[in-house]
Amino acid sequence: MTDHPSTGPQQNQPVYPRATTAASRAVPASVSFPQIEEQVLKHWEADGTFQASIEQRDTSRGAEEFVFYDGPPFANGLPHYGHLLTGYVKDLVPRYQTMRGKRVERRFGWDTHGLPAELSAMKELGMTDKAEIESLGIEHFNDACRANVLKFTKEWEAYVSRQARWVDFENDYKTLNVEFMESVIWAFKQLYDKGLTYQGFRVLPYCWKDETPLSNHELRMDDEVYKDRQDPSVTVTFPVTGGGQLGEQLAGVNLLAWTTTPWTLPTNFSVAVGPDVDYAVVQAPEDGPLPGRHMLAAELVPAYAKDLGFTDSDEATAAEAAEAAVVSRHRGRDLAGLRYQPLWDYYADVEQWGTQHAWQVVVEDYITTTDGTGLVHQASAYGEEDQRSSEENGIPVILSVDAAGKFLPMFAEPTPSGQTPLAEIAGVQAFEANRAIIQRLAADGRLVREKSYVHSYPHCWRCRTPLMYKAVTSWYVAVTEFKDRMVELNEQINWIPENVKHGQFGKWLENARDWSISRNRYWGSPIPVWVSDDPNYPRTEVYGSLEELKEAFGDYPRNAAGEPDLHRPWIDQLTRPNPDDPTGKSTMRRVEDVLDVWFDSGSMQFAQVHYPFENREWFEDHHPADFIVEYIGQTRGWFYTMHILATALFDRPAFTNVISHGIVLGSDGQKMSKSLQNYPDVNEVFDRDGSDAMRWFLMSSPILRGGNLIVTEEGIREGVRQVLLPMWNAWHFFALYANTARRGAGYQAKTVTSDDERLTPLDHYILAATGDLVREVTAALDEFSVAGACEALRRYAETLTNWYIRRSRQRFYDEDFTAYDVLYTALETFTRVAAPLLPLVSEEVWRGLTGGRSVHLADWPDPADYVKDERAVELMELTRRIASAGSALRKQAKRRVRQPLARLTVVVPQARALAGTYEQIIADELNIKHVDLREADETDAASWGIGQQLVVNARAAGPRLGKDVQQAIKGAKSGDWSVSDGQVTAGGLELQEGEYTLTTTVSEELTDTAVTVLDDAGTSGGFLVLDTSLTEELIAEGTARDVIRSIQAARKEADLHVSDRISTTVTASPETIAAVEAHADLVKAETLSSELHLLQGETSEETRISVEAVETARA
RNA sequence: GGGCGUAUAGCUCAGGCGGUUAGAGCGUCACACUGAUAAUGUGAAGGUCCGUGGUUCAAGUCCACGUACGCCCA
Repeated sequence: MTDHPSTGPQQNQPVYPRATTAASRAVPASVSFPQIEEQVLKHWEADGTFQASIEQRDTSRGAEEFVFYDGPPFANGLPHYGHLLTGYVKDLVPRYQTMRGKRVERRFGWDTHGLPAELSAMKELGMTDKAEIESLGIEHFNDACRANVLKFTKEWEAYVSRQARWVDFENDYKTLNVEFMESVIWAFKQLYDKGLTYQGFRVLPYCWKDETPLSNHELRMDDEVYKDRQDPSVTVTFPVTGGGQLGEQLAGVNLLAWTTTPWTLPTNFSVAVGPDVDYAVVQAPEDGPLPGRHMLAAELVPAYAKDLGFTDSDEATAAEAAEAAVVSRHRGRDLAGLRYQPLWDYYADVEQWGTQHAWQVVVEDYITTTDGTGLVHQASAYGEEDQRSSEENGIPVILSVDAAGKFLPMFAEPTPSGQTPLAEIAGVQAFEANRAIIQRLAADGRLVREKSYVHSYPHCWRCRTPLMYKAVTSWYVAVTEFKDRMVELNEQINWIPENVKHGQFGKWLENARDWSISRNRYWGSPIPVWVSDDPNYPRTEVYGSLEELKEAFGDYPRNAAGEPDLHRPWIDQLTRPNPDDPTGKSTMRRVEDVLDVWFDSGSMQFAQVHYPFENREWFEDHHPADFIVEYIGQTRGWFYTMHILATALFDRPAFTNVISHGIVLGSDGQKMSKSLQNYPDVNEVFDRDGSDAMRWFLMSSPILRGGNLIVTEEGIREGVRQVLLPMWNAWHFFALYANTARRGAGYQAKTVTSDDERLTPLDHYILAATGDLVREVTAALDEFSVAGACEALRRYAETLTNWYIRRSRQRFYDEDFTAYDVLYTALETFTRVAAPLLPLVSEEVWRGLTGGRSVHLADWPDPADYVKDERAVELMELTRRIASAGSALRKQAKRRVRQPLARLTVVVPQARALAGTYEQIIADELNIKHVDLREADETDAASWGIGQQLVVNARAAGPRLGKDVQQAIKGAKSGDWSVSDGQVTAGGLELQEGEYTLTTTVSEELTDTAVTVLDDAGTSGGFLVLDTSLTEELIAEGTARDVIRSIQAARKEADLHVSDRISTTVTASPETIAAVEAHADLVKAETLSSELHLLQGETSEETRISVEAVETARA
């Protein structure tokens, strides 16, 4: 070893790094990963590495393609951990496939339409409802939406680039582009032509704030959709007027009906009972609040006793009194057809409202007696069950509120009987009207009970308003028509984790319902349906392309700039006379709705390339995708809508491999929240630990297997410690010695193969381990087991640094170039295999090693190039096991490692095979003068204080011995057992073969000897015996080594270079000086001391060291 | 309100058909090792296996009831 590599202009350039993005050509010992990352990113940009990685895989020259679809994010905010997590996977898999020789094109996509954009724009414009949008004008509003949704694209690009995600932003797709939208309306028309869309008037979850229905899957978007809410629950009376088989008998009885939505009572048109529920009629006290007869579920009578006027008395409780007052009982199914008196007469005009069958008792299976009274109020327009039940019984669906959820003006008008009982609710939002309605009920004597009721209730996933269920006109995709096929096609999809296939996703498909796809909003792809504005001349037209529109309307829809544009309001301006109207007065107008945004994102599979108007061939070759990834919630979102459209349009799946990962949680295990500050800032992590550290942390976690992940700074640091630093340190170590070899001329290493004759067992071991690494990572990534790949890399990094390099240091001092070549080979392979998981740091190290253009342009290592050498691995693992047990022995015997010991006896099954190198490693590692290897089966264990212990196998002996087995166990534990003539007896009981095991154990303490048992696989019956006795020679050598250590510390303290020669002065006690004198050559050699001055001090004096450079490489 | 699931070390979680000394990683502490390493090695402390009752020779494991929390659905 000679000169320091990085000094002076007169020096030759060092051999390593052969290429670097750093300003100076050096491999620093302490490294800033974020800094390296920034340099590599800049280099990639200037070099065009990403493009090259795609283009070098030329399909015309036989490269296969790996098709990746990018799920479009909605970018009206900055990316968070969830986006980064998905982004890392979206990068990692394509990088791996590229190295495997595939061509992987990656286009970025932007989801741009829909309510989130509108809400954001409304907030900016200071608006709260749709009327304000209408008065501003749709054109201006949509301009605001467009600007809003593109506001963060630059920031997104910055984040995505910083996370080292290679994706094409130039050639991206946006759902607002006219090409994309044209493909979307094409899809709608396809569905329409196949009879898979229809218009319906059905009850849907409805956001009265956003004035739009939500689709079923939007209720499942996240955990905050269902939140607890307090609502009033009321019980009201409906006096029976007749009807059904029991009408005469029950006339005058009050049906007690229960509801949690008092605001739907004005549209009460039926009361439902359960067919098998028992109902009781109770005669209430005449002096109570509700004299008369009342009907409710028999088992709920006690619960209502007090409301009905029963009181506790000396004889009986109120509940008992109420039970006693039951006058008759009836099965629910017998109550069908009973008619009752409505609460109010707003809908009494049968001609006008079609209510001839209203106000009757219907029988429904869904009725239970767990809440309320067992009789449930039904409003046909405000519940799915209510609507179905009502339609089956000929009861109309009538709305009492407008699009904003406010009661219609008709409530202020007089009813047919000339009353205005609910005048004050007209124009009031439904939930707000509850109070007034309840007061009216109380005033009219119809209110039995009011209670507040806390239940979990759905809220709008965007604006967090509590939803209402309400009948609305909506377009549907008839998913139920082809859901069986969707279930079949799901079988062709490989899900990670696999349980999602038949679990979360499979179950969802089996219960799929028709998809409500229209939204009564502004910013979205249009529903391309035109209808006649005169119901007397009905006609419906559907258009699936710009050309069809031009043909029908004379021109494309054009925006203010004159460009074809399918957005509102331009598309709404296309009208034409209704051809089916001979009067020529009616006009074809577009239905105002826009499409659910999920229709857009589900369409990306074809719309991103403007299929079928362009790229027909491309599409056929690139559908389905080989791989997509998003979070698990998308089983109800993007995964689902992609699957619907692929099934309906192409009869095949949209993707064949999919990772559905878990959710990233804050450091306290809660959902990440800006206000709680429960997660490390993304940019801080990038700046302090780097993108590769974050990637490693996320990718090595169980989150890709569906579990959730808690983000902590410690977790991120751990990855740095386990993999990034070992990789860098190994590289630095290699470069340091390769550069200083041959007195500074340096040595350029080359790849070795395992048949090289120069290789030592240690070399064979690391090369075999390298081959295993390649095989393991390849297998793991082939099945998308990213965490498995990380685990293999982590273990390998440990082996490489803490075993191979540590045990090979002397060979590097000695310039044994075989070791250089082996380390080069190991590192070069390691960095290639790590490249998808640590793309930035691997790049810097790999280029430094090879001088190549980019590790990401390199081919994935071929496992066949790495010979499998199980023997080399097995023997070295055994050696490591012995070294580890030996360390524990030293600890137990209180003999520090620097203190040499005379002898270690190693008794193991394959002791002979360890002779030579392995033996030497054990001696070095444990600082032992002589290692004595002995075969386990040829050694008398007892003479080393090794005995046997009996363990009763309770599982085998228990069934035979029954209760007695406890006695045998006790005997075995207390030593009350024996073996004679092969018969084992424990606790006085004879045990049979298989009912016990004999294990080796240390049974006897010997002086000057420490013994431990080795009993793993491969070492069974083995043990170690350490001679702990100390001679004066050994103590002296130990002392000398302590002094060496002190001198080394002093060298470091003095900031000397590794190769500096020094003059050393040691002042110490006479014993210490004597010990150093005896080992002067060793001390001088180890510490590069040209001169060694020994000064004898007082007996008790502490050792003092001073060092001074006498020959140095540095100026 | 219904259905499902979970409860084990300070934290995150493993613990096939019940088998007698309940494990891992991280964290904590001690010691050792270190001229590539920001590391590393060895060990220690830390447990009412949610509670109560039951089945059994034997229960963290099976059963019943209860408690707490989570998810899905009305």
